[in-house]
Amino acid sequence: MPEGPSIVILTEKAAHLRGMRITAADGNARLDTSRLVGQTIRALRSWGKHFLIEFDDFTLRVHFLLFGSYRIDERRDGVTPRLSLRGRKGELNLYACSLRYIDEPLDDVYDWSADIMSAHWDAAAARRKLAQHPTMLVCDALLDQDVFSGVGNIIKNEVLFRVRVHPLSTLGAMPARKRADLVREAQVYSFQFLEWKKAGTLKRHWLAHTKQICPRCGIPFRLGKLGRTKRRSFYCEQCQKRYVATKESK
DNA sequence: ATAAATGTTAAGAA
DNA sequence: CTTCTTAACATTTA
Repeated sequence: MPEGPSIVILTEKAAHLRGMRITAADGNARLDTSRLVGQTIRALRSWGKHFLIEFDDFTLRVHFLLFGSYRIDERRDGVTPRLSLRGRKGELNLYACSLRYIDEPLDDVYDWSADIMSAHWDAAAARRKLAQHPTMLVCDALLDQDVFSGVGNIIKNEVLFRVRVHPLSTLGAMPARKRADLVREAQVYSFQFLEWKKAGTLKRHWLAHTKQICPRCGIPFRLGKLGRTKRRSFYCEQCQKRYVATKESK
Protein backbone atom coordinates (compact mmCIF):
# COMPACT_ATOMS: atom_id res chain seq x y z
CA MET A 1 0.00 0.00 0.00
CA PRO A 2 2.85 2.44 0.59
CA GLU A 3 3.95 4.35 -2.52
CA GLY A 4 2.90 7.97 -3.05
CA PRO A 5 0.02 7.36 -5.49
CA SER A 6 -1.63 4.96 -3.03
CA ILE A 7 -1.58 7.64 -0.37
CA VAL A 8 -3.20 10.08 -2.81
CA ILE A 9 -6.01 7.54 -3.28
CA LEU A 10 -6.48 7.31 0.49
CA THR A 11 -6.60 11.09 0.79
CA GLU A 12 -9.32 11.23 -1.87
CA LYS A 13 -11.35 8.40 -0.35
CA ALA A 14 -11.25 9.96 3.10
CA ALA A 15 -12.14 13.47 1.90
CA HIS A 16 -15.67 13.33 3.30
CA LEU A 17 -14.24 13.15 6.83
CA ARG A 18 -12.93 16.69 6.59
CA GLY A 19 -14.73 18.91 9.07
CA MET A 20 -15.63 15.97 11.30
CA ARG A 21 -15.30 16.32 15.03
CA ILE A 22 -13.77 13.19 16.48
CA THR A 23 -15.94 11.63 19.16
CA ALA A 24 -13.93 8.47 19.72
CA ALA A 25 -10.27 7.58 19.17
CA ASP A 26 -8.82 4.25 20.24
CA GLY A 27 -6.61 1.40 19.15
CA ASN A 28 -3.33 -0.22 20.10
CA ALA A 29 -1.22 2.79 19.18
CA ARG A 30 1.54 3.77 21.56
CA LEU A 31 0.33 7.30 21.37
CA ASP A 32 -1.85 9.54 23.47
CA THR A 33 -5.11 8.96 21.59
CA SER A 34 -7.13 11.04 24.06
CA ARG A 35 -5.56 14.10 22.50
CA LEU A 36 -7.62 13.43 19.36
CA VAL A 37 -11.05 13.31 20.97
CA GLY A 38 -12.93 16.55 20.46
CA GLN A 39 -10.61 17.66 17.66
CA THR A 40 -12.00 18.62 14.27
CA ILE A 41 -10.33 17.33 11.12
CA ARG A 42 -9.35 20.47 9.24
CA ALA A 43 -7.60 18.88 6.27
CA LEU A 44 -6.43 15.56 4.86
CA ARG A 45 -3.23 15.78 2.88
CA SER A 46 -0.30 13.73 1.77
CA TRP A 47 3.40 14.30 1.34
CA GLY A 48 4.93 11.39 -0.52
CA LYS A 49 4.19 8.31 1.56
CA HIS A 50 3.01 10.35 4.55
CA PHE A 51 -0.73 10.66 5.18
CA LEU A 52 -1.47 13.80 7.18
CA ILE A 53 -4.55 14.49 9.28
CA GLU A 54 -4.55 18.15 10.23
CA PHE A 55 -6.23 19.59 13.29
CA ASP A 56 -6.25 23.17 14.60
CA ASP A 57 -3.00 23.02 16.55
CA PHE A 58 -1.27 19.84 15.42
CA THR A 59 -1.18 17.13 12.79
CA LEU A 60 -1.25 13.35 12.97
CA ARG A 61 1.30 11.80 10.62
CA VAL A 62 0.52 8.29 9.38
CA HIS A 63 3.10 6.13 7.63
CA PHE A 64 2.08 2.68 6.42
CA LEU A 65 5.59 1.30 6.05
CA LEU A 66 5.53 -2.08 4.32
CA PHE A 67 2.43 -3.73 5.77
CA GLY A 68 0.03 -0.98 6.72
CA SER A 69 -3.59 -0.89 5.62
CA TYR A 70 -6.77 1.09 6.23
CA ARG A 71 -10.55 0.91 6.02
CA ILE A 72 -12.88 3.85 5.64
CA ASP A 73 -16.37 3.55 7.13
CA GLU A 74 -15.81 -0.14 7.70
CA ARG A 75 -13.56 -2.42 9.74
CA ARG A 76 -11.41 -5.43 9.13
CA ASP A 77 -12.63 -8.38 11.12
CA GLY A 78 -10.39 -9.97 13.67
CA VAL A 79 -7.77 -7.25 13.50
CA THR A 80 -7.35 -4.55 16.13
CA PRO A 81 -6.75 -1.21 14.49
CA ARG A 82 -3.63 0.68 15.41
CA LEU A 83 -5.95 3.66 15.53
CA SER A 84 -9.66 4.09 14.95
CA LEU A 85 -11.08 7.59 14.55
CA ARG A 86 -14.84 7.94 14.65
CA GLY A 87 -17.38 10.73 14.39
CA ARG A 88 -20.71 11.65 12.82
CA LYS A 89 -19.52 11.56 9.23
CA GLY A 90 -17.93 8.16 9.43
CA GLU A 91 -14.79 6.45 10.60
CA LEU A 92 -11.20 5.90 9.65
CA ASN A 93 -9.45 2.71 10.74
CA LEU A 94 -5.70 2.46 10.41
CA TYR A 95 -3.78 -0.81 10.76
CA ALA A 96 -0.11 -1.66 11.25
CA CYS A 97 1.12 1.83 10.64
CA SER A 98 3.51 4.24 12.28
CA LEU A 99 1.89 7.24 13.94
CA ARG A 100 3.40 10.49 15.10
CA TYR A 101 2.20 13.91 16.14
CA ILE A 102 3.61 16.94 14.38
CA ASP A 103 3.32 20.11 16.44
CA GLU A 104 5.08 22.46 14.05
CA PRO A 105 3.33 24.10 11.08
CA LEU A 106 3.46 21.65 8.16
CA ASP A 107 5.09 24.19 5.89
CA ASP A 108 8.05 24.23 8.28
CA VAL A 109 8.35 20.44 8.21
CA TYR A 110 7.66 19.51 4.60
CA ASP A 111 9.17 20.58 1.31
CA TRP A 112 6.07 20.26 -0.86
CA SER A 113 8.08 20.75 -4.04
CA ALA A 114 9.78 17.39 -3.41
CA ASP A 115 6.48 15.47 -3.49
CA ILE A 116 6.21 13.70 -6.82
CA MET A 117 2.38 13.72 -6.59
CA SER A 118 2.04 17.35 -5.52
CA ALA A 119 0.89 20.28 -7.62
CA HIS A 120 3.97 21.97 -6.18
CA TRP A 121 6.34 19.31 -7.53
CA ASP A 122 9.40 21.11 -8.88
CA ALA A 123 11.30 19.17 -11.51
CA ALA A 124 14.05 21.75 -11.79
CA ALA A 125 14.67 21.53 -8.05
CA ALA A 126 14.91 17.75 -8.36
CA ARG A 127 17.44 18.08 -11.18
CA ARG A 128 19.50 20.44 -9.06
CA LYS A 129 19.47 17.99 -6.16
CA LEU A 130 20.61 15.18 -8.43
CA ALA A 131 23.48 17.27 -9.76
CA GLN A 132 24.65 17.81 -6.19
CA HIS A 133 25.27 14.09 -5.62
CA PRO A 134 27.55 12.90 -8.42
CA THR A 135 28.66 9.70 -6.68
CA MET A 136 25.18 8.58 -5.69
CA LEU A 137 23.76 5.52 -7.43
CA VAL A 138 20.66 6.23 -9.48
CA CYS A 139 18.78 3.39 -7.75
CA ASP A 140 19.37 5.14 -4.41
CA ALA A 141 18.51 8.57 -5.80
CA LEU A 142 15.02 7.47 -6.88
CA LEU A 143 14.30 6.16 -3.39
CA ASP A 144 15.61 9.32 -1.74
CA GLN A 145 12.51 10.89 -0.19
CA ASP A 146 14.13 14.32 -0.09
CA VAL A 147 14.41 14.26 -3.88
CA PHE A 148 11.51 12.04 -5.00
CA SER A 149 9.10 11.97 -2.08
CA GLY A 150 6.57 9.24 -2.75
CA VAL A 151 8.68 7.10 -5.07
CA GLY A 152 9.04 3.52 -3.86
CA ASN A 153 10.66 0.38 -5.13
CA ILE A 154 8.07 -0.43 -7.80
CA ILE A 155 8.21 3.05 -9.30
CA LYS A 156 12.01 2.91 -9.11
CA ASN A 157 12.20 -0.26 -11.19
CA GLU A 158 9.65 0.87 -13.75
CA VAL A 159 11.20 4.30 -14.22
CA LEU A 160 14.74 2.95 -14.67
CA PHE A 161 13.49 0.49 -17.27
CA ARG A 162 11.54 3.15 -19.14
CA VAL A 163 14.44 5.59 -19.33
CA ARG A 164 16.83 2.69 -20.07
CA VAL A 165 19.21 3.42 -17.24
CA HIS A 166 21.05 0.72 -15.32
CA PRO A 167 20.36 0.90 -11.55
CA LEU A 168 24.08 0.98 -10.71
CA SER A 169 24.75 4.10 -12.77
CA THR A 170 26.12 7.05 -10.84
CA LEU A 171 24.35 10.39 -11.16
CA GLY A 172 27.53 12.25 -12.06
CA ALA A 173 28.26 9.91 -14.95
CA MET A 174 24.84 10.38 -16.50
CA PRO A 175 24.43 13.19 -19.03
CA ALA A 176 22.29 16.04 -17.67
CA ARG A 177 19.75 15.22 -20.37
CA LYS A 178 19.42 11.72 -19.04
CA ARG A 179 18.95 12.94 -15.49
CA ALA A 180 16.21 15.23 -16.79
CA ASP A 181 14.53 12.22 -18.45
CA LEU A 182 14.67 10.41 -15.14
CA VAL A 183 13.02 13.28 -13.27
CA ARG A 184 10.31 13.65 -15.90
CA GLU A 185 9.55 9.95 -16.09
CA ALA A 186 9.40 9.61 -12.31
CA GLN A 187 6.45 11.99 -12.28
CA VAL A 188 4.82 10.68 -15.46
CA TYR A 189 4.95 7.08 -14.27
CA SER A 190 3.75 7.96 -10.77
CA PHE A 191 0.56 9.43 -12.23
CA GLN A 192 0.13 6.41 -14.48
CA PHE A 193 0.58 4.27 -11.38
CA LEU A 194 -2.24 6.30 -9.79
CA GLU A 195 -4.64 5.68 -12.67
CA TRP A 196 -3.79 1.98 -12.97
CA LYS A 197 -4.04 1.51 -9.23
CA LYS A 198 -7.49 3.10 -9.21
CA ALA A 199 -8.55 0.87 -12.09
CA GLY A 200 -7.15 -2.20 -10.33
CA THR A 201 -4.84 -2.93 -13.25
CA LEU A 202 -1.49 -1.84 -11.85
CA LYS A 203 0.30 -5.18 -11.86
CA ARG A 204 -0.60 -6.04 -15.43
CA HIS A 205 1.15 -2.87 -16.55
CA TRP A 206 4.46 -3.69 -14.91
CA LEU A 207 7.21 -3.96 -17.49
CA ALA A 208 10.11 -4.71 -15.14
CA HIS A 209 9.08 -5.09 -11.50
CA THR A 210 8.92 -8.81 -10.58
CA LYS A 211 9.45 -9.73 -14.24
CA GLN A 212 11.74 -12.49 -15.49
CA ILE A 213 12.15 -11.55 -19.15
CA CYS A 214 12.87 -8.18 -20.71
CA PRO A 215 9.81 -7.23 -22.78
CA ARG A 216 12.00 -5.14 -25.10
CA CYS A 217 14.72 -7.59 -26.11
CA GLY A 218 13.61 -10.90 -24.66
CA ILE A 219 16.69 -11.78 -22.62
CA PRO A 220 16.31 -12.67 -18.93
CA PHE A 221 16.13 -9.79 -16.47
CA ARG A 222 18.73 -9.52 -13.76
CA LEU A 223 17.56 -9.45 -10.17
CA GLY A 224 19.89 -7.83 -7.66
CA LYS A 225 19.58 -6.41 -4.16
CA LEU A 226 21.20 -3.13 -5.00
CA GLY A 227 22.04 0.19 -3.46
CA ARG A 228 22.33 1.56 0.02
CA THR A 229 19.20 -0.19 1.23
CA LYS A 230 19.66 -3.38 -0.83
CA ARG A 231 16.25 -3.31 -2.45
CA ARG A 232 15.19 -5.52 -5.32
CA SER A 233 16.20 -4.25 -8.72
CA PHE A 234 14.84 -5.90 -11.87
CA TYR A 235 16.79 -4.77 -14.88
CA CYS A 236 18.03 -5.65 -18.35
CA GLU A 237 21.79 -5.64 -18.89
CA GLN A 238 21.26 -5.10 -22.60
CA CYS A 239 18.58 -2.41 -22.70
CA GLN A 240 19.57 -0.36 -19.65
CA LYS A 241 22.80 1.55 -20.07
CA ARG A 242 25.21 1.68 -17.18
CA TYR A 243 26.77 5.11 -16.77
CA VAL A 244 29.97 4.81 -14.78
CA ALA A 245 32.38 7.55 -13.80
CA THR A 246 35.60 7.53 -15.79
CA LYS A 247 38.91 8.28 -14.09
CA GLU A 248 39.10 11.76 -15.64
CA SER A 249 35.57 12.79 -14.69
CA LYS A 250 36.10 11.12 -11.30
C1' DA B 1 4.61 -23.35 5.02
C1' DT B 2 8.47 -20.62 4.80
C1' DA B 3 10.23 -16.57 2.94
C1' DA B 4 10.18 -12.34 1.15
C1' DA B 5 8.22 -7.95 0.32
C1' DT B 6 5.28 -1.48 -2.18
C1' DG B 7 9.51 0.98 4.10
C1' DT B 8 11.61 3.48 7.84
C1' DT B 9 13.93 4.15 12.13
C1' DA B 10 16.95 3.33 15.91
C1' DA B 11 20.70 1.25 17.96
C1' DG B 12 25.13 -0.55 17.72
C1' DA B 13 29.44 -1.42 15.14
C1' DA B 14 33.22 -0.06 12.40
C1' DC C 1 31.97 12.14 13.98
C1' DT C 2 30.35 9.73 10.28
C1' DT C 3 28.93 5.82 7.82
C1' DC C 4 27.47 1.21 7.62
C1' DT C 5 24.85 -2.95 9.28
C1' DT C 6 21.26 -5.12 11.65
C1' DA C 7 17.07 -5.64 13.84
C1' DA C 8 12.57 -4.43 14.71
C1' DC C 9 8.02 -3.59 13.29
C1' DA C 10 3.72 -6.91 11.57
C1' DT C 11 0.89 -8.66 7.32
C1' DT C 12 0.03 -10.51 2.90
C1' DT C 13 1.32 -13.17 -0.97
C1' DA C 14 3.92 -16.54 -3.60
